[in-house]
Amino acid sequence: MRKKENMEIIYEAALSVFAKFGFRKATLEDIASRLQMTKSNLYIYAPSKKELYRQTVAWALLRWQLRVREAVEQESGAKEKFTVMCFKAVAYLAEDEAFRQVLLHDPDIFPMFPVTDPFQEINRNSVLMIRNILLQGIQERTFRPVDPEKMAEVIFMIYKMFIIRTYIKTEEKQFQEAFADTFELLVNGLFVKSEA
Amino acid sequence: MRKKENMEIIYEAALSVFAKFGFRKATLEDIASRLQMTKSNLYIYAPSKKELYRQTVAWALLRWQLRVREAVEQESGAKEKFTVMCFKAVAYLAEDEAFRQVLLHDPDIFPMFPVTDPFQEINRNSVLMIRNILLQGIQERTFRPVDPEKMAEVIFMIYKMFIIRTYIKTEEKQFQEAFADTFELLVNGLFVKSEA
DNA sequence: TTAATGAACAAATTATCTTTTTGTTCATTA
DNA sequence: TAATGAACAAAAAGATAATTTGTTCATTAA
Repeated sequence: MRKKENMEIIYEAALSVFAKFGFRKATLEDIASRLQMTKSNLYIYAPSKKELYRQTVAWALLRWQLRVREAVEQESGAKEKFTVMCFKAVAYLAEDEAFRQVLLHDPDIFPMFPVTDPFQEINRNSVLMIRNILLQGIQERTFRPVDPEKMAEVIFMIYKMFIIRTYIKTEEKQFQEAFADTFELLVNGLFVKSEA
Repeated sequence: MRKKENMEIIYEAALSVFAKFGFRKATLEDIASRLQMTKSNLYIYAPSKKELYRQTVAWALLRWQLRVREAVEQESGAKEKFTVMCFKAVAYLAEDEAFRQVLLHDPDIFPMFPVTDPFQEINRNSVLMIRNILLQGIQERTFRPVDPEKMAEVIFMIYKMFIIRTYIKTEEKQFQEAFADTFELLVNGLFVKSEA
């Protein structure tokens, strides 16, 4: 097996094992046997169990981010981009069951209140994507002239709140409603617009 | 010491001990000695350590809720009530350091995503207060005609998000800014108002 | 009659040690 | 270069004893 070419296969196997047992209970034996190799051979692909975990999670996070980005880039207007981003990000997790389980086992991966975010670099890119959509919307005059940096942070926080609720709550339906309602509140605001 | 009259003194002492050590490390001995009594005498006031904890926390939660309610009732307009509610609730915790520490030790008291909320009854009243303000605002036509029940839940969730951030984040200043910005976003929305 | 105490007991926590499992290294092989 | 199995170190799980702490209760003080 060529190393670089087949990292995907390794990550896929690792992800399902970590999904099933969580980091602590998952063993290198579990992962190796699923790949029909010995655990010592896993050290060709990662220097330690912890690193294998970190790399696997980073790989899954990036895949998620990519899917959202692809969906956003198919839209042209800022309003549409913002809407697609919000709904696609949430909808994706319903399709990636293994990753959802991993997030459930380890809430520190995508923390509501990051003290030290282990995937800071990846999440920073998500904030940047939001910021760019805000900038476009402000330029288009379809968004109010908010502070793009600050508001990107705040929106990312609210967005995370819903993501986390998605995979903690079991009742999907009730959540879907709440999400649509919150989206509506966020874009239209609570107060009636003062006629200018 | 008369029982009913002096529950406050018991709760105050219990709160500071639980604040210092958390439920697990706090002992009845710690609490009793602070009150200059023996631990066995604490059983006059509460049937178990767990119950004493529960009652103490409920007492502190209600005190917090009361302060916010009092501040809100001094306003007459829905906009003002909503604003005061949001800022008072957050500002209060800066004054109740002991309770803040207890919340820090035990995030389940005021959970971001309650599976089974141990203080459901108390929190339901907070949601009701928000709902009533929404109803008033909609009637006054200063708020858009949102669904009061659903939106009260959503706003309570966002509000909790900030409360939790208040006592987890150490940097107060950075938080204050984010809170004001989020409040602004929430009431005015992201999108420009379509001229009707 | 209510609040408080200290002694006695039960339950939970901590500490210590042993056993087992699992992560990591390395010399060797395909 | 990728893979293996044997060897070793580190961590986890189990078992047991020692200690602390929660709870009960008969008795005393206000």
